[in-house]
Amino acid sequence: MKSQPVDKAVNSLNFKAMDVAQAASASSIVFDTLRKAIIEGDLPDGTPLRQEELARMFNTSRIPVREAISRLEQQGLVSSQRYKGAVVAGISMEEVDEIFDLRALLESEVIRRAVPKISEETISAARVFCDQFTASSSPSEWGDLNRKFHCTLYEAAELPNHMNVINSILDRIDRYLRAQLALTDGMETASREHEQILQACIDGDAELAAKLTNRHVEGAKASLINFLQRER
Amino acid sequence: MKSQPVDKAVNSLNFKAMDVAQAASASSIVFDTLRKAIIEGDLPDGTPLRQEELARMFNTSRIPVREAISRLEQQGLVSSQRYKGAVVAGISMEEVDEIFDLRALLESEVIRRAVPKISEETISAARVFCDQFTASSSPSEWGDLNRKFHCTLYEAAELPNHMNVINSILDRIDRYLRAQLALTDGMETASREHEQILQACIDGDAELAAKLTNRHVEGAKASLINFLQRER
DNA sequence: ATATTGTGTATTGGATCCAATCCATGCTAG
DNA sequence: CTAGCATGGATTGGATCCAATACACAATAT
Repeated sequence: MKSQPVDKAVNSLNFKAMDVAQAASASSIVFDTLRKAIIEGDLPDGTPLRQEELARMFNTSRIPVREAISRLEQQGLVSSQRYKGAVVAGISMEEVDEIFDLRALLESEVIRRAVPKISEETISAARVFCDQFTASSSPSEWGDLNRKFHCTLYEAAELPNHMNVINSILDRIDRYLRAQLALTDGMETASREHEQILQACIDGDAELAAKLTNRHVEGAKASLINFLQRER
Repeated sequence: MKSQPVDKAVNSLNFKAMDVAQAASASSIVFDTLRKAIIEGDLPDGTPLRQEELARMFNTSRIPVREAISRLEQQGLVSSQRYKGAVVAGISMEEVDEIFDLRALLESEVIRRAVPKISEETISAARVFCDQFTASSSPSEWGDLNRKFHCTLYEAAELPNHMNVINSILDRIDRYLRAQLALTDGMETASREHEQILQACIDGDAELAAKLTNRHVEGAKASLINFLQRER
């Protein structure tokens, strides 16, 4: 009877960190962390994800780890076989080819529908990411900034389901995109094309923005496939 | 030492059912069954999915049930809140609008790329589904046959990742598509349009097939939205 | 009477334990 | 020496148990 109010008082003190959002579940933390690690290439293709090992890392039991792996598999980021475990899913040349086409199709359509709705704030936000991208000399940032630039513009279309699909497929190829940007002229051409796309958005030319985005993606695909073929 | 060969012999006898594929895991069975039930509308929007109840139904513990629900949520078929449970996810009017646009975009592109690669076998398989669809008087079959007809043609494009996306979004709206087909002239117009699409495929006219598919989907959207608006 | 607070129950999230399966290693038979 | 098989450790899948949370309902105070 007496100790309870004290607990409440204590709880009400550290509200800054928690705000309204309750603490994330263990499985979500594992999911988010692994997803990020895979996207950024910290876990190369084929890396086995052992449940007990991960459970130790996150100080949990294997249950949340399994749920996280299950979700990652549903998203195509890992592939797992019954009783044999899960590995980070790689991607074949044919899949790169197909997925970049899918990107080109979706992203050009989304930017087309975004342009008429783009606000000043969106433009300036995209401008910031665009400049940061061009200026950054840290390859580890390129992937993030590139994605933020594009997605900032896309968000204006207010098509959350399109974005879910785009984000899902971006997750699967982000590692390769990063590699492509690191190529000799990857950054350079990307920067130039971003500038053109942004200008088309400012001019309100939806068709041009769509066409440029399409070329941007298809160009990245060609460059990446070229790179991958020489690699092997 | 003696009994082992007997076991092996017994195992080698019932290979017909198992073939190479090992028995599905419990969580996969729960996932597939719930997915089907949601798609077909057996579990209406908002139906709560209680873990213990489902566990009893499937004669398992709650663990596989939770994994299944987690995967369903990842796919957007259920929405769950921490400590509050999961419910079958409904869909708003705006989402119907957006998702049908997404379908139109993807399906018209896929059929465009499928047409040049469509074989005689594909045509005859699609023919069968098309006729069965037109002839069927059982509303419960319409959804399946409609989807099989379209997907049979799409498969010829050999774009598995495009198909994954298409199937994923079809899963989310299948219930509503079934409702739309059941409308006064839903079946009739769908049948007629299927016939036209199939003919365009036979003629090898990719652009026409794409345009017809686009109209087919957008028409279904208009009809469905009209229906939903009167409903409420 | 109403708002608030405490309490009990239902339900989910996670930990621990057990069963099923795979795989590598070593043994045996030919 | 090699092919095949048995066996044990490693790893995953599932069951059971415990903790944390939400919600309904009752009790109380103003």
